[in-house]
Amino acid sequence: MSAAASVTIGVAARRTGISAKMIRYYEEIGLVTSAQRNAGGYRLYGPEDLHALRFVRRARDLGFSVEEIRALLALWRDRGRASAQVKALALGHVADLRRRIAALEDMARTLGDLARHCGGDARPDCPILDDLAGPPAPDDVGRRPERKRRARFTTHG
Amino acid sequence: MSAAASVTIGVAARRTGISAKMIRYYEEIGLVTSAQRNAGGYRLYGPEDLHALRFVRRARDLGFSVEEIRALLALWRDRGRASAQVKALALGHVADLRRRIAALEDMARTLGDLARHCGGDARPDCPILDDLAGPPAPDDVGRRPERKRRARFTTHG
DNA sequence: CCTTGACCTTCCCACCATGGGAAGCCCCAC
DNA sequence: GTGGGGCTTCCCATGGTGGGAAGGTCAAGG
Repeated sequence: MSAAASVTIGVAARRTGISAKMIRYYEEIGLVTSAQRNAGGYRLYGPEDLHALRFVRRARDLGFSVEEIRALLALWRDRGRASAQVKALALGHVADLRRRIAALEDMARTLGDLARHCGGDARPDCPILDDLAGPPAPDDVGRRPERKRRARFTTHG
Repeated sequence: MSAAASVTIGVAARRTGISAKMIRYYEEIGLVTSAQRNAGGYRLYGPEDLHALRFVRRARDLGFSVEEIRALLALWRDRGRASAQVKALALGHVADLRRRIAALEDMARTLGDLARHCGGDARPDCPILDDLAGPPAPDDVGRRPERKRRARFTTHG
């Protein structure tokens, strides 16, 4: 075995692309196993640890949440897992991504449309603001006649 | 003036679709002007306030950050603004949305591809995990011969 | 008039994932 | 043995949002 070479957290950070801060955080929340320590209290990372950290890094790049990664790591370590479980998790995440994409696209489309109708010149007229402002005051701006409107808590006077 | 009808925060929340919590928060961070108070300390919202809150609500629906909304509100209130300013802000935000969409789509596509190649059955083989794990340990897992590798801070032993 | 119950107030805590920074210790090279 | 870079822990902040406790207010009904 020869207890393969270990590196400190800074080196591990550089090698995995995860900041030292985040490595400590992941340890704290139990996402990765606690690193061994040398006599001086420094964390030491062996190849296996780095491998796991890279796994985490890649999973985060794919947008998985920490909790999802926790599950993925468990499946990874479970040599007997059914690939169906992994696939289900992945597809669930894809569905989530698609939902978020759709939401963002709605926004982008709407806003793009509004912008397209906006002069974008020195004049103040702007359909974007008009849209944000909505219908011209559904309340009683534009003072409707006498219709005594009774609202609770009218102010001083 | 007849000091148009004012409502309490709960009513304002229902009418604008912003929770009372958030209305207080927006006031605290100065996004909206501080509400007036009645003798008992209750916040009171008039039509103008509700209008502004709805504006904020709509802007948030379109994905604008609080800071962007702050700018939009300023432009809204500035009767002499140039629509170009509004348009620039909006287009900047659209660009941001597009960037985020692209990032999410990368993830979704990659993950979808991986999932497509995954059996999704009872067997453990899984390209998804394989991808996450990356190339089989760029370090010395799979023990290369003698190549004495010197790493600082080798562990106890 | 007093109670009841809905509503409001402030204050603190939590989330998620990340970064910043301070105070102090460790390690190695010179 | 000293300097300097790396490490440790601890606290704080971000952005928006929600939860909840402790206590005050308000209107209505008996």
